[in-house]
Order: sequence, then structure tokens, then C-alpha cells
Amino acid sequence: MPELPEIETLRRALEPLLVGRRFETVEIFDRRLSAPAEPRTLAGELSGGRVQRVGRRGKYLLVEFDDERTLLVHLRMSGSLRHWARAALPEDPYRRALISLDDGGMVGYRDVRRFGTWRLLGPDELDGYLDARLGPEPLEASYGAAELGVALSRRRTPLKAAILDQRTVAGVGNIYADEALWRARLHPRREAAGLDADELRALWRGIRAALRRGIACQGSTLRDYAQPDGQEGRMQREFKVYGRGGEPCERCGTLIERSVVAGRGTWTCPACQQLTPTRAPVVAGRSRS
DNA sequence: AGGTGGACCCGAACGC
DNA sequence: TGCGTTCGGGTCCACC
Repeated sequence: MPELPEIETLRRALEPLLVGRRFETVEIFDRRLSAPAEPRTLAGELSGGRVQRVGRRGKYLLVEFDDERTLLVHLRMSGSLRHWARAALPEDPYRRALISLDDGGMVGYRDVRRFGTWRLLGPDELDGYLDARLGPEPLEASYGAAELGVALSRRRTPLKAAILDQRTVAGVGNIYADEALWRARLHPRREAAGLDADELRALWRGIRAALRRGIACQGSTLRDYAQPDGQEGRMQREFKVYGRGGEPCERCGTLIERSVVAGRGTWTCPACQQLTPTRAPVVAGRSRS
């Protein structure tokens, strides 16, 4: 499940491989990938383009060409990109596209479930397309808890559903939502607009910490995601709750539980993340300020 | 209008 | 063992 950390890892790896390179030929084998454009049309439009920059916005990888057009690649669930320096690429029944570069390198796009999308936009279309779908970048230095608070205000949906909404904050998916909520000690079913200032700040910190950790580990490999050289991420070893049902919470030892929130598998520590927090025990002789 | 649930897809995991 | 069924995940879209 590629989310922001996986896409950012991919971006960093592809940048030195693609910047300055020209797409010599492009083949697209799956019409779903290019839709609504025809595979042949998109492939033709991409052929000959020279890459100026490799960017990222939320879970979109942005390949910017020197004529200002941008290819938006969304891996959805099972997409991945591989690079080979020499054209000795292995057979792959799930390869959906293939790019040959002007230095002899090849880039293959693989997607078992065929949810991924490639879309080529002009400079006049790009910002509108992204801004209609995505909220702020959570790792930007300018991103603060107040901005998160505005996005959550007046929303009566469960907190986790709000975080998964890409317009609330860009790039957080099911894995990092659970990790962020555990870090913030917040129950995923809390009403999104119902957080106090301390809780909001904890959530803001939790989201950023979980994403940063993911990037530091070069993402998480569960089934399909891998880096362009085929190397797997390491973040899955560091999950605090995701997929860890029945294992002890590292903070308190309580067993992690699985439930369904917003239609998604959801893992929480039932002690650390309570829907109606029990009052902190009063210590005899003094009260908390 | 915001929230919810189904559709898309297909391998893996599960149940009998 | 082998078969059929269910599940999951991000996003869009129809529906309430």
C-alpha cells in the first residue's frame, strides 16, 4: 500500500535515474492505466519527452518534462516501478508499461491489481487537478497543527475517516493513519472535530513522526511495493500497531486489537487509545496542574 | 452538503 | 486435496 513515505522513497531513487533523460519509447499494455486516454495516445505523447524534475504531491509521483507537461503516476494499491540500467529485463506478466531511456536504461511499471493510473497534464491543468484532490503536504515546514485543526473542524466523521480523506492532509493511507493515531493516543472513532488543542497537536505530531519514520525506513513492503532496484522497505518491521493484532503494545503491553473503522482494517491499543478516556488516576496528596 | 457504501481488480487467505 | 468464497486497499461516484 504505497503511501506518502513509499512514494517519497521512490521519488528520491528515481530522481538521479530520470532527470536529464529522454523517454525514447513508451509502451502501455493496459488501457486502464492510461484511461481516459488511449494507451497508444498517451504512449505517443510521452515518447521523446525529456525529464526535468521528479516530484511528489501526496501519493502522486510527478514526472515533469522540459516542455512543462507532467506525468502523474498513482500506484494505488499494487503499483511499482523498476529500473534496469541495461536492457536485460525479466519477464513479468503484470508489467503494464515499459519506458526505454536514452541512456539504455529501462523503467517498467508493474501492477497486479490494475488500479494504478498514469495521466499527462499540461501546466495549466496540473495545479487545479491536484488541488481539487489534495490537502496540504504534512511534512512541509509550514504545515502546523492549526492547519490540521481547520481541516478537521466541523467534521462529524470518525477521526480515521477524516485522516484518510486526502483533502484533509495529503498522503496518509491506512497504514500511516493507524500508526499516527497510536502515536497520538487517539481512538480512530473519535469525532474528527472533537479534539482539544493538546489532542490536535498530538495528532499533528503523530502524523509527521509516522511519515518521517516511514521515509527513514525507505517505506514498508507488504506485498507489492518495492524500490526501483527491487530492494524492499523496512518500515513494516517497525509498525507499532498496523497488522499487529494479538501482539503487545510496546508502551503498555496491552494486546493490540483489530476492528473496522471507515470500512478499513484498523489496529489500535485498547488501553492507549480509548474512545472515552478514563480520568488519569489521582495521585494521593497532589493534583496535576 | 457531508457522510456512506459499492465498484473497480485479483492474489492470498480462509472455510468447508 | 481441492474447490469456492471472502478480503483488502485508494479513489471515485452514486446515493441518501
